This record gives sequence, structure tokens and C-alpha cells, in this order.
Amino acid sequence: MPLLMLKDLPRYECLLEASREFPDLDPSATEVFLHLLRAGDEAFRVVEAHLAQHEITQGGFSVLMALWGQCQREGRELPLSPAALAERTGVTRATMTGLVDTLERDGLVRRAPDREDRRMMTVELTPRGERKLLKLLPDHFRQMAWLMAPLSETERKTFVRLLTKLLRRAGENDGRPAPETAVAAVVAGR
Amino acid sequence: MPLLMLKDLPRYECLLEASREFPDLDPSATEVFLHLLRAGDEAFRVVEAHLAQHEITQGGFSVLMALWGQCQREGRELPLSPAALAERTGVTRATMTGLVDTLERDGLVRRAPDREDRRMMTVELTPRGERKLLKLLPDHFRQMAWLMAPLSETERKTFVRLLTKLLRRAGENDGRPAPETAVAAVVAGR
DNA sequence: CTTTTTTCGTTAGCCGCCTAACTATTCGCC
DNA sequence: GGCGAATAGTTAGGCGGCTAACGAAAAAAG
Repeated sequence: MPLLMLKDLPRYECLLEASREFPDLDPSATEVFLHLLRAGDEAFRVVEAHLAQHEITQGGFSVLMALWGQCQREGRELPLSPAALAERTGVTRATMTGLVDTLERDGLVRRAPDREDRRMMTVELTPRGERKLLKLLPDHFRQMAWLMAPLSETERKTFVRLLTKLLRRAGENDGRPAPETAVAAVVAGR
Repeated sequence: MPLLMLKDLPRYECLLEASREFPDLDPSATEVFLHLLRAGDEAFRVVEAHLAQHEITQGGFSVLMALWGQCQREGRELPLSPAALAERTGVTRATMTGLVDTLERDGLVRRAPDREDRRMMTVELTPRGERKLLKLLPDHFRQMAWLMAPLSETERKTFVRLLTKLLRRAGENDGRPAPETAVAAVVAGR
């Protein structure tokens, strides 16, 4: 999620001024939005760069976490199907094929055909994958803790509350026929 | 910035429990981090999907905004170099080449050699590009306003304050020799 | 005035993400 | 039992991000 607008966030006065030209521009909403995207991107890059030191990508890490979280909960080594992994990590099945390809090439994960349903595959952590995960997790946790260190416990609670509100709102968007505007209709009728 | 962890955010109790196994895991820090990335991603996807209805990508939009913001401020039509665009939008020059390629192919932007410095190019909005931007901006502004509607003005101020704290913290990361750990040295010595 | 260093834009190649289409298999309904 | 509908995984092709390397041009150093 790189930018969506400019690297240097606009000052509030500029937004206020622009809102005179564009009545639809809500200055405070825009300010929050831009800060949110920028902060999310920065936080993402910090962790991505850190994971890169362990020679693993963000996507690969997500898959390992999904597999490992699974085996933690279920006692031991319940492999998951690519479709289940895609669902849990929020990518398409096609994307998951590529991610598992890479992880399998690196020997962190193993594919095997499902015994009961011959359409399906199972994906599970290899011992090497588990070792790698256990080795990088403490660093990853420290990284998150370092990043959040400037926030007090109270601020963190508030932060999570606000983020949850937004998350819920964004979730309403699924299947929504676009905001009150004729554009969607025009595009659809193309 | 897709996932970095699981789509369904872990409950706080699970984080607490995990922190017993991993002393480095700060439950509240992790919770904020995961919510931030998820919320940023969701907000990004909402707007990206909306821009797609106008047949423009997030990257292309950023470039148009940079060019337009420039001509707004400078009176009229100061073109920018690819390097300046890259700097302002936070991508590499190589990426900017691709973005400008696409925009030029679509006729929204025009390249021309710089008269004074023969290494450089200039990129400027075409009339079509400006029309497109002016047409989609109101929708874009409405989208942001809709997304932030659940937050009161007070909450927005708080939100921006917290996000700014994080932004500053993430900025400290540039050039930092990784958090107190031996991993970086190991990798570097490889 | 030459030589070295820096800067510019581009290219090549990798990865992750998407959609659309395809094959194979299973499910559900007659 | 058989046949259409749904599902699993993959493939193909596109875009956007990155790094590394390049040639051309300008700037700095000598």
C-alpha cells in the first residue's frame, strides 16, 4: 500500500483551503485518511525490511504464521489447504499458489495431495520452516514493540478502539453500490 | 500492504497467552500494530476499488495528484521531472518510469525532454489528464468522508495525533542498525 | 582542461497481487 | 446412476513495487 497521495502529507490549512474549491472535501476526514495510509505503509515497510533480513517476504511470513497458528491451536501439525490459507491471509487462491511455490522452493513448506478429496492439496510446515519461524518471531515481536513504544497503554486502547471503528466501516463497503454518485452506473453501462 | 498476519485479527486473550511463551511479545503493541495494518489495508482497498471504477490505479492517481498539486501551487503548469515525482510519491525512479509509461499510454500525461539539462525529462498533465482528475476528485473526497463518518471531530484529532506519533517513530527507523539483536550481524557476515 | 563522481532515466529481472480462464474432481439433484 | 453446478488448484497475462546495472550527461575535483 504505497502512497495513495503524496509522501509529504498536506498541512491542515491546505486542506481547509482546498475544501473551499471542492465542497466534497472533508478536511478532517481527509487528514485522518492520509495519515492512516501513510502510517500503515510506514509500519508495514519497517517490518517488511526487518523480515527481509531473515530472507523472507511478508507474504511468506503470513503463510507460515497461518500454518503455525493452526498447529499451535490444534495440538500438532494440522496442515491446511491452499484455499484455506488464502482465506485466512486474505489473498486469492491464485496468489496463494505463487506464495506456496516460493516457500516450497525454499524448503519451508511441503505440499501433499489430500487423501480424501483428490481436488485438494495439503500444505504443512517443514521442520526447517518451523525453525525459521521460531528464530525470527522474537525479533518480529521486538520490532512491533519498538514501533509502539511511544504510545502509552491508554493511548493504545484508544487507538485500537478507533481503528476498530474504521475497520467496521470499511467492512460495510463490501457489496455497497458505491457512494451516492452516478459514476458506477455509467461504468456499469459501458 | 496486504496482510502481514492473519485476516482475522487475534483476540487479546490469545496475545496474552502467547506472550507467556514469547517474552518479547508485547500484547498491546502487537494488537495496535495488527489493527493498524489491517485498517490501513482496508481503507486502501476501499479507495483503490473506487479509483478502479474511473479506470485509474492508485499509483497513477498519485502521480496525477503530484503534478496537479504542483500546478495549483505554482500558478500554472510547472512540469516535474520523473525523479521529483518519484521523490514526492515515495517510489523509486525505476517504478516511476513504469507509472509514467502507463499514464502516457493512456494520454493523461506527456513527456518532453528538458531544455536545459539533457539528462532530464519533464512530465506534465495533458488537458485530458486534468479533466479526468477533476472528474474523479469529488468522488474520491466523498469516499474518504464516508469512510471517516463514524469518527467525531474529537476522535479525528486524537487519531491524527496518535498516527503522527507512530509516523515519527517509524521515521527514526531509517538507517537504524536493526533492533538490539545479533541477526543483522549474522546476515551481514554471510 | 581532463578525470572522476554524481545524477538522470531506463532496462532487466524478481516477487506479490490481481482477474479470467482452464482442468479435474466432487456434490447435488433428478 | 448420470449430469449440471460448484469447488480446488493452477496457469496466463497484467500491473506495480523493488534492486541492480547501464549509458548519457552534468558537476566536482585535480
